[in-house]
Amino acid sequence: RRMFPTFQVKIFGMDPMADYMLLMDFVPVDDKRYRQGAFSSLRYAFHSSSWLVAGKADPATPGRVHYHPDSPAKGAQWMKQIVSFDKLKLTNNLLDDNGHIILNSMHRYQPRFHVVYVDPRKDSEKYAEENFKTFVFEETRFTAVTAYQNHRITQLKIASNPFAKGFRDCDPEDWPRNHR
Amino acid sequence: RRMFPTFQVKIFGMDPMADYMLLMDFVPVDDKRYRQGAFSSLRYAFHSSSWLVAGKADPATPGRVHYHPDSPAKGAQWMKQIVSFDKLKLTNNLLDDNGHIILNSMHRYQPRFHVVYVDPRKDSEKYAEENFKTFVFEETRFTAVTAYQNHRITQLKIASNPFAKGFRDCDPEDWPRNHR
DNA sequence: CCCTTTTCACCTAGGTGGTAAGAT
DNA sequence: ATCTTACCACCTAGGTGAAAAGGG
Repeated sequence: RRMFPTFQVKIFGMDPMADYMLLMDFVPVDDKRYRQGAFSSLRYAFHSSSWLVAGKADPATPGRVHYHPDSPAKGAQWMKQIVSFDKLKLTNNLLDDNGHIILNSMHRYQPRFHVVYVDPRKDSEKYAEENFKTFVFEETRFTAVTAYQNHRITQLKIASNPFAKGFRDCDPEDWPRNHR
Repeated sequence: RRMFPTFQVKIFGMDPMADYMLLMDFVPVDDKRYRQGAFSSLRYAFHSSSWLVAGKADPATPGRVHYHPDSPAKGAQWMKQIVSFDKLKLTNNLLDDNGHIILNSMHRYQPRFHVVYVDPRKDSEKYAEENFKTFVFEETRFTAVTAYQNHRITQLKIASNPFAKGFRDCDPEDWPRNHR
């Protein structure tokens, strides 16, 4: 499924006329597996709000990479507006053949954002190192899950994602009629 | 609405590593406006199968151009498979601001297919003439309409376009059960 | 007990011809 | 009479969380 929230980035400083590839990957934050906190609430799902270490991480496959589907494009195009990776999909299926990013559930990950300058020179392979730049935003770290662990995240997404409109118990449009 | 049938083309002879833009436009075939043949059938719509000249053409706006949305792309990419212009949309609205191709209804048009080589040289404007090639297939000429004039075209499209499945009176999948 | 998988109703987004009403 | 417009039910295609079922 698609990652939520979507990774979005505003880009400055590119050469407007040059071509760039934009891509993302995910690296493990640590070598641990996590589980829910110990105090179950009365409700099914949504237990205590803490993560506990549950042991050593599962073995990881060599990480896949997600190219932004607009790649390659000119610097001017990338800088024109916020770049959104909303087509990026995550899966826990190690045998996935849809090219989705494979993650281990209940493990912590750090998204990484990479910019590749498309070097027009014939021997561009030689310059691969200098044509490549990686950006890491530590505030985007997360724990991968197969189901929401926090009711407020569920509600946030129901409120903000148009595809989940069916689960809103109060349509913003209906406020005058529908308030309680 | 989208053009039907879709203009599709198989490309050979490009430089696999070079960038190309693919585009289409439409030029009037003649300076005439047409109307339906004189013998009406019993059915509403679908009159005689001939086109009659109804007078001089309406004035035409400067023709718009439709870039294939994959442009620009490498020659290798374009030659890999049939290129389909299925996103191309036609309208008779002279004030259209969706970038659709504007045509006069009941007028005859010749689709044209253009290939533009993206010249990497700094003074590429100088070579615009030689980096540009136009292909015309006369068998693709057509009369623009606001409604189908021929029942067999309607049926052909209902049979071949997945979005019109609701109008099929016989689903191909149901043949063994559904035959008459 | 905790987590994962599958299925489903319910959305968004957009491409169909039919139909009735409008325009000339 | 002929052509155009606006709207509609009915599709395709795909993104949601809920809920039930499955697994260790």
